[in-house]
Amino acid sequence: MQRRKNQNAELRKPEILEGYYHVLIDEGLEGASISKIANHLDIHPSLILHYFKSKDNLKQSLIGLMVSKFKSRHLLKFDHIEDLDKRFEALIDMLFSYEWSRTVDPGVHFGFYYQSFRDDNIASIFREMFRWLRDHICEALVEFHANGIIQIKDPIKIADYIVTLMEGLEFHAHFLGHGDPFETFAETAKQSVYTLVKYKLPRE
Amino acid sequence: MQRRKNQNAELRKPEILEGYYHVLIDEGLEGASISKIANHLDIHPSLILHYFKSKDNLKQSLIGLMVSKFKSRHLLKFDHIEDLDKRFEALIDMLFSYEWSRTVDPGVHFGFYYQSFRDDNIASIFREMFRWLRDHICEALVEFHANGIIQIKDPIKIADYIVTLMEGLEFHAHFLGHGDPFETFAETAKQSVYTLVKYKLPRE
DNA sequence: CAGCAATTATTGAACGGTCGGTGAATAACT
DNA sequence: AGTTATTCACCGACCGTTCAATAATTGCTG
Repeated sequence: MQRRKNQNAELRKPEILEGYYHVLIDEGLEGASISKIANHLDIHPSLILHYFKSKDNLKQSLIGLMVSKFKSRHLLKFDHIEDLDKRFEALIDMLFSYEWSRTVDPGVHFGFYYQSFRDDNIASIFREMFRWLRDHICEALVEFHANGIIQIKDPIKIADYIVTLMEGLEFHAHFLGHGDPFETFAETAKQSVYTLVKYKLPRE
Repeated sequence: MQRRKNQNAELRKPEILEGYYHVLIDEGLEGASISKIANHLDIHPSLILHYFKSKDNLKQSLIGLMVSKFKSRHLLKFDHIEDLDKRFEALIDMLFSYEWSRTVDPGVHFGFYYQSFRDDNIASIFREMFRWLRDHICEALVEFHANGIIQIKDPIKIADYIVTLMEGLEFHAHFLGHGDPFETFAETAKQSVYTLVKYKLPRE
């Protein structure tokens, strides 16, 4: 039995959170107990409570981490694309892409959404996150509109619509996917957005 | 202390399921234990296990009940409306209505959706349910199309889209609602459907 | 740089509580 | 009398949590 090296909080805390995340994928919110997390990480259960004072705190910390990762994503930055048409398409493509939808395991994010129904703190964190995304899209839409790429009346409504459809994509993949790849339905979703903002896809 | 009357399985089982449902709303999937359900119904915990052999069976039973209620809803029958335009609008109005969205408590249905990520049985039940709805809508679309009310190419895709948007509505209400009534965003969703099927709303 | 104290990381043992579940006892109905 | 409804008394397992013991690391001091 090899003696375990000591690590400091800076290293341990993220390690535990990642362990929690993985146990969450396998066992779900109900099954992800402290001892299971400890077992998965091959450490003592008490160590988890040493760093995170309580189970609830652990949960909140993971949510915080996920949200901050979500926000710090560079995936929505397309300033490097000169052609505005192409830039707009790149944005839409990303929002309805498989890659984007899998920045977080869908089971885990679904679980936390569910938590938000009975935990006001979690609810407000997610509300804030989605509004952040909505506003980000909204700003982009206004700019594209100003440059004549698209035509919209109410940018907030459109941004709301896009975020909603983006989330719906996850739902569709899980419950209505016919074995078709993710992209099949994503195409339909994108078309509907293009129609809504009166964007003519320049077929090449 | 008044002595409790005996009831038979036919009465008790639904009673327990309803109790489970209510505890589920208050406590969530993790908190809805057998003893809490028993307490809520003012009966002995063992009685629940007498009727439903296990906790898992209880859960599956409630899901089965919810799905069957969902399917037996008369809410989607609009044959009595003669005018086909009005009938089409009535269908769309219903699908994006508050009433329809609240046939089941959103927290509860969200919880079961979450379960479906780790329980293949539950997953297939919900997949089947949503495909049933999708097909129902699909058939309606084909008929409206045949009668020249709408114009569509791929009815299944459109039906998929409508179901997805309908579910997205729930998401939107929970995470992006600005205090506006449910109907505000529902209107946007409906408009997008109308556009997609080339339906001109006859403004009166 | 040595040595020792303070701090931190990690383990260990034990807690009260609740969980789902069992099997037998009792009460009520048929 | 036999079946069914209901309660009762337990069970082992696991839950999150606490607090003390021990091992490693850090930091101060002379």
